[in-house]
Amino acid sequence: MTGVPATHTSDAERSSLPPELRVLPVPELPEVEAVRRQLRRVMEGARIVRVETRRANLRSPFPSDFAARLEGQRVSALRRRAKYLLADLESGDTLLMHLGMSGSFRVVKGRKDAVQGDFYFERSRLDAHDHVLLTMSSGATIVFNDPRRFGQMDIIAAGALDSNRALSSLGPEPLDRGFDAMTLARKLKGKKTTLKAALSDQRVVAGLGNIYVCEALHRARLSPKRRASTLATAAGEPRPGAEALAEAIQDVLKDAIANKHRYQGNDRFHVYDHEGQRCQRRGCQGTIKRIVQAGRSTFFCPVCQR
DNA sequence: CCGCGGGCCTGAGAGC
DNA sequence: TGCTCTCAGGCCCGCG
Repeated sequence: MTGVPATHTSDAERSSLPPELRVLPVPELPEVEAVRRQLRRVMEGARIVRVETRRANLRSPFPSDFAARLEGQRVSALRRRAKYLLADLESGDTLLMHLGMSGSFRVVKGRKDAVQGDFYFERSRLDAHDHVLLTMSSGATIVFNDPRRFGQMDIIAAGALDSNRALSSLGPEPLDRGFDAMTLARKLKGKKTTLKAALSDQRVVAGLGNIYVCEALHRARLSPKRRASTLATAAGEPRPGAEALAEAIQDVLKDAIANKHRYQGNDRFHVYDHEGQRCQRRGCQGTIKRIVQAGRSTFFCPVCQR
């Protein structure tokens, strides 16, 4: 949440920053979950007192009544679904937020104006990519920064959550109880595409992105080029490999969430961005390869991933 | 319905 | 040094 965009931080500066200020990778489920846990301390139970959008759109335009529907509302809960953050409001509306590729939040503490009694903060601390400001009743201002503007903010009316296009097509949450080999195998049934493409599809499993798909497949020792349906159900049972993959997905995500407070450079990943390096699996002599699938980089070990 | 490829967007890094 | 080009990948849309 306190992530400083890479684009505003030189390597020299970055290495001297405290861990919590270092650059987040592209936000996938673990990063969004980490943001949620931080942000909810400032949002839940607090009222949004003032909203400022500093441009007309991110990936899509803000609703015309964006500020009006947020101001005065108390946030009852901050939830996560896949890579979306959902702030439930007392009005029944839900504020939907997505970090896209380069989005981050930071919290700026306000100071009380002696004369007006209002909270304020130094506007000179804003930069060109600070697009949305949410000032809370505590006096803290939540600043959304997003250089590439692939992020999203929208308001969903009470009762419209289930029919929302983006949300309704999402597949199972991999960290929910009930996500297992059967769940995964059913979703892979009939998929002629590769495991890499299938796992990147938010309708199959929600929340994985390019990095954790690569990591999960490596952990499960499965080739990204393998046909997805080879792990589907047969005779009502998941095929071999589905168990390993379901577990690997959960383990990779849980590890990432648990280690979010630390930054270990490339070592936090075993294959992603490791092209040409030795496979880290114990006893494996393979070398990590990079290939392109569906226009995206895939990293894997051709020796231990089958 | 499915899968693929292109587009959006900016900054980092490569190459000349 | 400074310019131009390519690449990165979230999600969406249109095409076949």
